[in-house]
Amino acid sequence: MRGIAPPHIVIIEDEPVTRATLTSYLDSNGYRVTGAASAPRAEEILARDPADLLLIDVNLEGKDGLQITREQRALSEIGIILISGRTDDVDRIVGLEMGADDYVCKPFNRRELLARIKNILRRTTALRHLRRTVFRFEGFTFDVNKRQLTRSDGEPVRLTRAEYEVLAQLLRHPAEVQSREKLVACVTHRQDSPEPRTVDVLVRRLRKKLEDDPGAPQIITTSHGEGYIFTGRLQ
Amino acid sequence: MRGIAPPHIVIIEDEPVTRATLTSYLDSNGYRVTGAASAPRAEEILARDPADLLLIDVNLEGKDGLQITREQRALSEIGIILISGRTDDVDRIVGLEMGADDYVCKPFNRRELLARIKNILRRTTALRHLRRTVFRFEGFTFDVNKRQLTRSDGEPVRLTRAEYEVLAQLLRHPAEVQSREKLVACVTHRQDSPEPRTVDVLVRRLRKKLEDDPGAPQIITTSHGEGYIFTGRLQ
DNA sequence: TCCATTATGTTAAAATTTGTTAACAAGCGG
DNA sequence: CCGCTTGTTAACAAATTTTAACATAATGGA
Repeated sequence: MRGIAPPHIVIIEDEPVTRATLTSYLDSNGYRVTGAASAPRAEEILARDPADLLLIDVNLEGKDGLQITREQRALSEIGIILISGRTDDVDRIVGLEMGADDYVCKPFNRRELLARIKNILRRTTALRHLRRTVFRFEGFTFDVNKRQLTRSDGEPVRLTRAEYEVLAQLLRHPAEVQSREKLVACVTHRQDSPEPRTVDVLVRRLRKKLEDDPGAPQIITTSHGEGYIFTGRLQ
Repeated sequence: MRGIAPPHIVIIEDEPVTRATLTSYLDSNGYRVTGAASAPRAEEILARDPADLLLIDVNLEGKDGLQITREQRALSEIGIILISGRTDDVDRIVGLEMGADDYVCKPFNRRELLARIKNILRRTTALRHLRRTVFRFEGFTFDVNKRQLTRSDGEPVRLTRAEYEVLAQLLRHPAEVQSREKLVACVTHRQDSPEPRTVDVLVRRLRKKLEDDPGAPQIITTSHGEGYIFTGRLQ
């Protein structure tokens, strides 16, 4: 178990053997993989459990890979890799122009596919941060759902609810200034929001728990006149 | 019409004909293209004029394409496509694992390359930090995302937010005069922008932290009557 | 319920950052 | 060399953040 939520990959492939092979290979490389035999089945899965990347066979029965690509691309910036049995230039170009991030032809090298997947996921991390529930940074693991912060030596760090909210908001928008107003809004869900200055105190308390030297913070940085920023190394 | 400056693509290819062909093709497709015959030449160009995407021939004399890929990927999330005359699986995998977004083999279809370029640019422009985020100069390393300046001996140099903004703006436009008005605009978060003279003070404070002899500045130079310029040796 | 404990919010003094000013130095054209 | 303009520097004022101390609210157990 890795402690952080692995990216979710959905494979849309009607050929059972290829699907199973790919699934187990990617699974053994630490991804969470879901197989789908058809477009409708994939749509069900995506509705319940959004994916970070789609691996789509071009030649599917019914709604084909290109159509899925066009539809999904219209919906989101999800990563898409098309897989095809044909090596025709025109097919490839059409797929890429449809918005697929990549197009690989069978037979393909699994390690190459893995490298391509990694590169695309690196590009889509900004999107993933919003949905992410587990963050690893600077010797800590933060689980948003469990509301738990753990040091890498396994020692749990107790955070109050308000501290959790602030840290979660900062982590979901790394290297981006979060204003006090935005952060208070996260902390309180009440009508009468507290003084924005309250955030200063919460940040101070967080720094005491996170930073080596709270006087010279590295992880939560102040942007004078603007707010606070997460500047730790994420993941 | 897009109304924004076209993406900048730098081609690193020592074969003049290929370079010229690619340059004119991409140019005619609306990109701003700069050709470089070697890695050192490319680095000069990138220092003056940051690119959105690199097209790199793998088999260059001197520093080869893989090395350039590794170095550039350490500096930024710039898009990188490798071009190779060989179709060897292992070469391709190594390139992709080095962080190249794509790897195309000659002879390639120009329209396919164009589609791939478009897809990568879509990804990189979606990311905020599409451009360079780490600058090395004159014994310092400046990480824009972490908002940290470090001396080469590892000693951190504390910058205030305003100093950080000024340095970032100067570094993003090296060897180019930045007017006080432009620099104030970077610094201020208020409605009423401060006196342009404020920049002088900020520059002075930066020089104190950066220059060997702040009285005879080498890194941030004054352009009399115009503004300030970054004149340090980048990277 | 009441009490003890913890969490949240407020405030004010101290410290830091930012902005202004003015005296002085340096650059530039005649 | 003079006089004007522009840049440098230091000192200071204003704004903002940090820090600590404390008040109030919420929570959980007896």
